[in-house]
Amino acid sequence: MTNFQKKFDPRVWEVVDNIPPGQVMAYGEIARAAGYPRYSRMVSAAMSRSPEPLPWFRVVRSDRTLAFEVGSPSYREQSQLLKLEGAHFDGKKVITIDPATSLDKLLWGPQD
DNA sequence: CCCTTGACTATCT
DNA sequence: GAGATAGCCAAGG
Repeated sequence: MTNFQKKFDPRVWEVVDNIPPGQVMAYGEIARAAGYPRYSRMVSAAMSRSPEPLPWFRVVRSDRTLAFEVGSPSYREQSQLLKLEGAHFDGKKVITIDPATSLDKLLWGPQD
């Protein structure tokens, strides 16, 4: 396909759906993963017009800051949802849980 | 067509 | 690190 479909390629939804809880992906990363390099802005459009409920809050900017205005309702909602999944913030940047250094691993070590 | 608008990015000051 | 700048690309006026 040459364009982004008349609407949006379902592969975009797929990628977003597969972001693990507590983890985040940038618009550009999602675009690449879906096979559309440079379509980061289309991904953002896809978020705001998503036909179905998606973990949109796991989508952030490439610099790991949220795409909304700090303090806006959407910003607060997104940050709260992420925190509920164990993520935290370093200033404006979201810090995701690193499975390799999670508390469980520190306490019990790898349980392979 | 031309211009503007985005939940964007990479790069340079 | 914060701003400015220039690419990016579909949509709509």
